Amino acid sequence: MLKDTYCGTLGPSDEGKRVRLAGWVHRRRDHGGLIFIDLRDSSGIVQLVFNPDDVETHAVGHRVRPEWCITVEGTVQRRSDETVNPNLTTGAVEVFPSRCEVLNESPTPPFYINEPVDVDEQLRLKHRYLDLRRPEVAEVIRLRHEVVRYMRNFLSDRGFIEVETPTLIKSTPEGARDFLVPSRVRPGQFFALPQSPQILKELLMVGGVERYFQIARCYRDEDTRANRVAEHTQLDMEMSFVDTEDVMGLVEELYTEIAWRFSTKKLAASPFPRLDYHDAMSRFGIDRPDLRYGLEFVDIGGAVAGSGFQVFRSALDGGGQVKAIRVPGKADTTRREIDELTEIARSGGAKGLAYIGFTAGELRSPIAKFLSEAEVAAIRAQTGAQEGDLVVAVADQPATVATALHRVRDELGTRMGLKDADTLHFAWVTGFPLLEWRPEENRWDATHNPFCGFPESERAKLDQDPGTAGSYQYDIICNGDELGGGSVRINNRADQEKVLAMMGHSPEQQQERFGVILDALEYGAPPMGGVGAGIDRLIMTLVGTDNIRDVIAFPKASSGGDPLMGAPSEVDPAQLAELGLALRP
RNA sequence: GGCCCCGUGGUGUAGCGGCCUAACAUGCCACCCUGUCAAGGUGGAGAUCGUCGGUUCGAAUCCGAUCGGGGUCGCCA
Repeated sequence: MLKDTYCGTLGPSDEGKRVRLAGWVHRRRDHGGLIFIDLRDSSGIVQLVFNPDDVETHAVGHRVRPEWCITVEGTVQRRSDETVNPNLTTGAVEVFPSRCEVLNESPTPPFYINEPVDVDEQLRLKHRYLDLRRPEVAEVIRLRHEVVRYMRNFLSDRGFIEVETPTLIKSTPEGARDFLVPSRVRPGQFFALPQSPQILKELLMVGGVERYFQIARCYRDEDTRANRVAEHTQLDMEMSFVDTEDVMGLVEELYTEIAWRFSTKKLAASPFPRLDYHDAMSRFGIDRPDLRYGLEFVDIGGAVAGSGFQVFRSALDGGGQVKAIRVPGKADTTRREIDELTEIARSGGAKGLAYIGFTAGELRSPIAKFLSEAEVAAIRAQTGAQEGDLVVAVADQPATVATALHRVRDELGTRMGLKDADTLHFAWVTGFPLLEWRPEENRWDATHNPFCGFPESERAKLDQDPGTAGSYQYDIICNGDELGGGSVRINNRADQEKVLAMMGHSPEQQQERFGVILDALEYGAPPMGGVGAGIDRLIMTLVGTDNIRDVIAFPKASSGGDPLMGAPSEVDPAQLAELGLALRP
């Protein structure tokens, strides 16, 4: 080893020690006589002091520049009281080199490594190997490792074994678009990259593994978002002989431990609150509400049922609803802000946003003139609005009300500063419907995945009114994000076929597409359940970033490509020929 | 695929029709400087304003196209 000590580990107890360090020049302060160099390695930073008395070593200290890779040998000394730097973990000591060797020079880097300045993301990604040197980036990557290591140990200690599953698998038409990999051996045929190891882990359960987990890469060929990329990593796990409570309890324990150990944020509640899906939709308009703040929906349909206000009346008459949010202390919201909120409501499909400001003695509202005093009083009573409060409302079909009012609530949460960055509000959402109707395709589809099981109590509903049948699905959410989900699975062929059939798969298609799992379920498949939990999202939540690229060492850009490696790229015609592929002109 | 935003020295920004032969900060280079830690001081180099085309007497500045990037809707079982 060219080094025997890591910079960041040095402290007063090392006083007098002779150490060999190696790392990168973080910053250099040349006083002509004394030269100070902050030396950085993977562990942190320590200050080197070059004294002019040692002419040869001092000359090297004079020559080096930021990001040069150097090694030094020197003595650790305690700093005098006035020169201690409390901002540095090693700030109580410094190293006086008696030897300094340049291992490799560096040009001026294309962006600051020694200052946390916002730089064009593409530039960072193109030089990710330099970006990773930035302490704030490196810290996240190390945290990610620590969290994953904890997951591995936690599960291993509880009898889980990590099993790898293939990444070249069979394409199935369900779900997201598959990434395809052409087969050379069988021209014209393709592998797909897994969207998740769902079927494979069930096969492991049939295979008697009983407790499986994997840090699994998952691929979806869909457009990206700030919190969504083409390849992501999930903690995939599955257990045999469990019910939903067993799985949720275990994940809850794991996530609580992780939150305590790896985040300074406070945990709003553990055990995590349970939220029924329909309840969540009714109160928040979304199945992954941000529970850090209230602003819940109130159904004011009853208060305005006989209203002369045509917008409310026609919505109610048409089977719709009128829902409101009471916004405390916001009666003085400016016209401009109301307009912006209205625009957000419209983006969610609403035709507009009704509002009433309860100011001293009078109502601030363009719709007040359409409402009777009794109706206004009823709205006020139902929403609990006090003097100084604002009430906003959307009237439409339930789905539209949910979407539009959710967006308004989300925006209000941001504007009012209610999204406490130092709180983690985990929760479980349960009670999802098993199936949802796809009008455009005229068929039922799985709400989550086609393997999700259901309680016996729901069986009759599947035949009579499939949309009302509940499931064994559970999602874990935090601060408005879905972090993962799972279920207790269907473990017999008959039920699996029934669900697939309802989704419109003919018996032949079922066998073609899902034959493996259907066959496997015949052979004494155990009751089983598990989760797929997004690791990228979890790390994002822990560090408080909304950019998924911040938590991935070598991420794809928002545009889907890899700016570092230059992928995707064209390939040699000979490679295409071998695969039996031709590009359409 | 639709919509919105961005593209000026190495980096981050300003300039938004003639005052721009492009400004500021930082970085870079040289010199001075023995206790700094975003060190300080003096001096210097460095961009024709993503690309192409148009409008105009005149464009970084207006218009169109295009490329690249970011966000979002669709999409994401």
